[in-house]
Amino acid sequence: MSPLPPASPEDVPHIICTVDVVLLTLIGARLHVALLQRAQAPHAGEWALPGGYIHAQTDEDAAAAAARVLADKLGVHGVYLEQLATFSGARRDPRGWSLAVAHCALLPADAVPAQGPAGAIRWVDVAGLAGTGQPAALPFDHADIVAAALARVRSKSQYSSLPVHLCGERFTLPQLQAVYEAVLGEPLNKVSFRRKMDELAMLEPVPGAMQTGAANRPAQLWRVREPYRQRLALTQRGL
Amino acid sequence: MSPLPPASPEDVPHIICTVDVVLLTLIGARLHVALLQRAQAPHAGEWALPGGYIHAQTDEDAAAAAARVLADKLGVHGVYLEQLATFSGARRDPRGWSLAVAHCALLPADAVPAQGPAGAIRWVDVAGLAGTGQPAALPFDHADIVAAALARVRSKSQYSSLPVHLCGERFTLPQLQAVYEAVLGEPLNKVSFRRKMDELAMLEPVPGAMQTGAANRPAQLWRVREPYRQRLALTQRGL
DNA sequence: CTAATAGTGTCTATAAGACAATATTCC
DNA sequence: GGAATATTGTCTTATAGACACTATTAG
Repeated sequence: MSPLPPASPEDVPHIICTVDVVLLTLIGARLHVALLQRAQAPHAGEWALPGGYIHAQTDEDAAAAAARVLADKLGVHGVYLEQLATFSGARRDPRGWSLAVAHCALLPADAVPAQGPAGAIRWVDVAGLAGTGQPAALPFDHADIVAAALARVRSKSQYSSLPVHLCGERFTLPQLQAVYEAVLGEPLNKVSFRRKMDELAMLEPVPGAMQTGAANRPAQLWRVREPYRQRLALTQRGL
Repeated sequence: MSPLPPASPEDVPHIICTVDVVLLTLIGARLHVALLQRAQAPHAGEWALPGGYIHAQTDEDAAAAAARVLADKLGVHGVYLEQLATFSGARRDPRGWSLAVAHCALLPADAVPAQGPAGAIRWVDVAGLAGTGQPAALPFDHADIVAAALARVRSKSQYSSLPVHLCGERFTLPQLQAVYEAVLGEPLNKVSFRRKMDELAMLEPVPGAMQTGAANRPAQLWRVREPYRQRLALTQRGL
């Protein structure tokens, strides 16, 4: 913090403080991001990441502001949410020097809403969205933010339980493996995957609950053990 | 971003936007963090992380503000600098709702200044500083910020070339291994360490340069290859 | 019975660590 | 030569992946 506070509030050029949320889910084994149509300029009418000003009167902190955006604009509650990075500078927003604390959120695939309190939600496949110079490019630096979220999710999925937050409360191990494979973009060895899930000691079988109905052996249903509902389980050496 | 811009600037409670820097270096094989004595309230006279307001007029972005703080308050230029996380909320600073984009910087051990442009620099061993309720506790939430920096550096050191930024331009492999061991807090296997450094392909021997003078076989001096001066080299499986 | 997928056993390949031999220097 | 540390070779152990076998269901 500076040794010299500003002489008066007018001396301090206004910094626009916002949060942006990259809400990701799996649709058809591919990661999709939630976009909302902007109601106001700049970029009115364009599809962009949900976000909003930080409300210093009511928001406990930036994470609470992001949770409020998720609830108020997307109708999404209680999902996994983590801070991603802060994007700032004079040129990213035409309104002036701005700062966005970007967050990343994961939504179970079986709970994807098409309509939120703030209008329709468009779910866009992240493939070809986070690169540069796309046909359907995102406004502001939102493509960079989505790219950072993707990198974070893929990186953390290599050594943690992060992808369980893309599953519902109960899931089979083949389903969970498919989620990991979708996020990582590569097939995984079944035996190694199960060994790792066993080592993580993060899952417990739901007693007596099996997924049946298909023309094959039923699969055991699993759920996340209580200590790992909020925090992640980590492996030492990946996978 | 919100669909409804504020009716007037006065409607927006002021958010104090700052950057804080956790500048780390190795002193006697232990990580130390640079602290400055605060000249102004709050916490005037206490030793705290160097930081300052973001200058929207002149700072390109938050990273530039952090680099400016490093230069102006510590006299440190050109070191490795990365964004850590953003700490925000109403209660972390008595002046009001504040937001600090924390950064982490690494300084070569052979270039530790004791005096900066803003006065003396105190280098404090991070052991017992980042926990809770220390005798020499840091003001604001700076203990949390230091803890986050430590966690980041230790985590990244497990699978990247990050610690080379704690070394000078030239170093021997035994020196580099000692740096890794100091950061990670555990001894490493010499053969494995050298295999990994070889795989990373990030170092090159300085032709003909050996570290001599000791009563033993001279050690080859190495430097970081050009492509890795700014970005990190990453391993797949750690170490 | 057949097809289909779940779950497991086991062998092989690869990576990490232990140990020790050799290489060079200063004294 | 002797002490000290750098560097390298090689064996052992641990981990990851390939492959195939058994289990269980619907039809």
